[in-house]
Amino acid sequence: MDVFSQHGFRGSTLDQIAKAAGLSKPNLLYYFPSKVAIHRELIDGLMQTWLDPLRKMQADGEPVEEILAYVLRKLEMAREYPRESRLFANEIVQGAPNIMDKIEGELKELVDEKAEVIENWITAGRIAPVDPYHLIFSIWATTQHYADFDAQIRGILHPEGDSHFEAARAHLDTLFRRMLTP
Amino acid sequence: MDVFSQHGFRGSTLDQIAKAAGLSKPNLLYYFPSKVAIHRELIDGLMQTWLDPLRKMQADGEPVEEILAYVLRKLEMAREYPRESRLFANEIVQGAPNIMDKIEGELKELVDEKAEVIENWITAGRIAPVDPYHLIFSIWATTQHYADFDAQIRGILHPEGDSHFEAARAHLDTLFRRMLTP
DNA sequence: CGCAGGTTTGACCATTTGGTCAAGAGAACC
DNA sequence: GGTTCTCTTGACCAAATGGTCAAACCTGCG
Repeated sequence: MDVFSQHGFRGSTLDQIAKAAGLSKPNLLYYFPSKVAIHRELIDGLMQTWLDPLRKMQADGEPVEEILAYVLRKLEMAREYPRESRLFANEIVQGAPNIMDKIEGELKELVDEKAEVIENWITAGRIAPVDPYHLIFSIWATTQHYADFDAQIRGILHPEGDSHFEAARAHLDTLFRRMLTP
Repeated sequence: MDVFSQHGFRGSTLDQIAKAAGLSKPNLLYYFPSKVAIHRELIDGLMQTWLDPLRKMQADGEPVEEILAYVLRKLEMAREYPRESRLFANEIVQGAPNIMDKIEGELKELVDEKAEVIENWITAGRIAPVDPYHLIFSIWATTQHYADFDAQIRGILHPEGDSHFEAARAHLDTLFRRMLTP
């Protein structure tokens, strides 16, 4: 995870991975059949963790709070699992060659479902009208940005550790609360 | 640009680049001394174009409209120059090894300057209070997302060509207008 | 034409890299 | 102790890759 998330698939070598795992290269290939297999395993494990917060957005909750809770959970994930976020980002930026099936399947299904939930909230006048898909994209973009573009953010803010995440939390809370409150 | 933006630095080969440029490999290396030199040249040229829209955000304009114009210009760039955006994204996700100096120099300077402009607008009560840095991060995140995560967005929306950009424009306009209107 | 400049390329090289293999440790069970 | 099964590794291989070089190919000019 360390190696792939930092260098991308092509940029990572088996030697690097083996060293990071404390194994010799042949030993690594004793547990995994190939480099792509290691990568696939990481991505597969990731997909579930990644979609979980969105799954937890319940139609029967208080709409604004449900969505806000999703935003904050996603931000928390960007802080806790930046490597996972970057692994994912690397993959998508390069055209998602290995996970397009998951995107068009599992992910699209879930997003379609939640978009309908949001649509219903709008119809019921419980949140302000928004394009549910683009709302979700905005949530992904703003939260994952803190993991994926970490290098840039640190280069500008020079924060101590993760201290800037509190300001990020407050900012995103305000941003989406204002957007959604009817 | 095609090759580097799609595969990242390590993932691109001189053969690929030469072929895309319609040159033989030795001929390519007749014009550029090395692979890194090609990459550096692309990134250098990019940096200016990239910062330009932010530079154009003028302190003496109407605050909300100035910021909104910046958002839309940035979104327009994501549509017009997705390769450039992805080249940049690839670089930052991997820790910005080649451009950290520019980020901590040129970029930070400009952002600090504009953050102060925004701060002054807030003090004058002309826009709602926000953390100017995180506002800028949100703008970068939401707009570049349409270029960097293009594969994901297309996998979910299946738009015809760039047809989804109009909805994106409307969505981001609403999002930031609500955020900023006092 | 001859020749001097820049331009283009096939062949080549050293290194890196994904992956194999046979042989050697350990552990477990008889 | 011996045997078997799992685990580990040094040595090796073929392909890919960044880069070199000498020779060939223009193109303009006297």
